[in-house]
Amino acid sequence: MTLDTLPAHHGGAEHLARLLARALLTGHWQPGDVFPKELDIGKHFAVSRNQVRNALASLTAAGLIERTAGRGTLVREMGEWHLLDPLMSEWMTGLVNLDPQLVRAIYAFRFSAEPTVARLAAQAATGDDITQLEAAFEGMRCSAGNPDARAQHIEFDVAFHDVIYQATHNLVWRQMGHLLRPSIMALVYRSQHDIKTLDDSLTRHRHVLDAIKAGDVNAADNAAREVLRRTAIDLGIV
Amino acid sequence: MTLDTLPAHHGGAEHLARLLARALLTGHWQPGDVFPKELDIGKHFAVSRNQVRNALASLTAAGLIERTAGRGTLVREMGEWHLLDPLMSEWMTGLVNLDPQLVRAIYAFRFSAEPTVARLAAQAATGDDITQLEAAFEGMRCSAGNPDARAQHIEFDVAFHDVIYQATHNLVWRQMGHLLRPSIMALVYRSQHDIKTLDDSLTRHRHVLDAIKAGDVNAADNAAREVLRRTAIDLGIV
DNA sequence: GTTGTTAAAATGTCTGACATTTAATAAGCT
DNA sequence: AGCTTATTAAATGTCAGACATTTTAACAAC
Repeated sequence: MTLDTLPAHHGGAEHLARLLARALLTGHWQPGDVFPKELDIGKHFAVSRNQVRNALASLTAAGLIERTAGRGTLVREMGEWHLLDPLMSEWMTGLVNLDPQLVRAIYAFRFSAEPTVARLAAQAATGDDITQLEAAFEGMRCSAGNPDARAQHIEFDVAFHDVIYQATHNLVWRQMGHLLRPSIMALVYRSQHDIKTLDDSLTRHRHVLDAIKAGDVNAADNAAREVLRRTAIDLGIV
Repeated sequence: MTLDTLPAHHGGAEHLARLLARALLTGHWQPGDVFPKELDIGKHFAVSRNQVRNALASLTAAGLIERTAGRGTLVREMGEWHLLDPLMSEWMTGLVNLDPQLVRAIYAFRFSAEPTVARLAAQAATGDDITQLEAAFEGMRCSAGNPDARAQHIEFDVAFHDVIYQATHNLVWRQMGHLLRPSIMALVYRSQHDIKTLDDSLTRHRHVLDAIKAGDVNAADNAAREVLRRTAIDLGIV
């Protein structure tokens, strides 16, 4: 694959990294392929070699590519990607063409992990956590069904789940909240939104909120499962 | 804190990054402190500014520091660290002075997550996974109690748990196997190893192996809990 | 045909100069 | 005095060019 199909580029090395990363994430290159060389990239986007090297350094850190002196740059396979790197989440957000295998993997992870996360949150949530959770829920409720507020609704949805991860007050679990945004956006892009399913989804979210508020770990576990079951239906993963 | 207390440095930017990272991980600087400036670091370790910048770029990517033009380099707090970055795991392995709060956080994560991981492994493990798991267990058994084979024993222990993460065949869970090495090494350094506890630990590991082999998800869940309970005792977290 | 040498091509490194951003300082006005 | 505005200093960011190193491939010699 060549560079010609990629969109134009205005701005620094970060922007270039994002551009190239998103191309990799959507499968513009196959694992094992040789990636374009520094000078070609620099020529194509009219940027200095420095910028290219900085961008490629980010991609390397994220496990997307592998560089060796003399040989060149190779594209790594999906299993090597550092999915939990915050940069990856940033690059993935808003990608409609995200590999379905990846979307399913992230969902499978959430499905297995979030009941436990909800349990921990029910044990450890502070008053402040509850307040944030309620605010996020209220935001979801108000923006539900309004086509003009879809972006807002997504953000409140992400915030709701992220607060739960944060409420575990565990340094490791907290890192994983990053996966939520790309995952939830992928969901929204792939599912239809009639009033009935939205209302059902809201109800299930409220059950999670109530359980965490009550400190009922078993109820939180179950309620989180119900939310994800709803999600699975919407995604067509059954 | 100054650079003077740090060990000497031979080799490339990666080595320098590791050196500085380990200093940060063991609390040589407090969050919010200003980190030494590029030129000072370069002068102190007799390396080019390039090497310093590359090293600091790694630390930035890992969330350990934060750099802004004009202001300088600031040390970030533990909550901002990217604990799931593979580089972090590499930097943490073998650190005896690792912050106890961090060790406890990682352990608490494992305690909440690994039963679920074991469940998934019991569902998804292939014949090859089982073979690897048995090999790791056999390695643990043979090297148990032999003071000359302590390093080996650690590696087999890490491998045992890592295989379980791998056996979930989930791209996200697989990433988290990286946390095991630093976590297990921290455990070994902090606990005493009489024959009795070692034997008990081995037995509990075998129960996990058997449950996964049998595809019994509930047994795997319980057995994983038992292994971690043993670990908790050894760590003094009760 | 195998082996050793050479040449090309890619990434990695060094250096010095310059740009940009930020914070502190000093000047100048009301 | 107090506030605003230039100036300066110091740090990181960027650039350009030369050079080093590593790998692959071509080619020659035996």
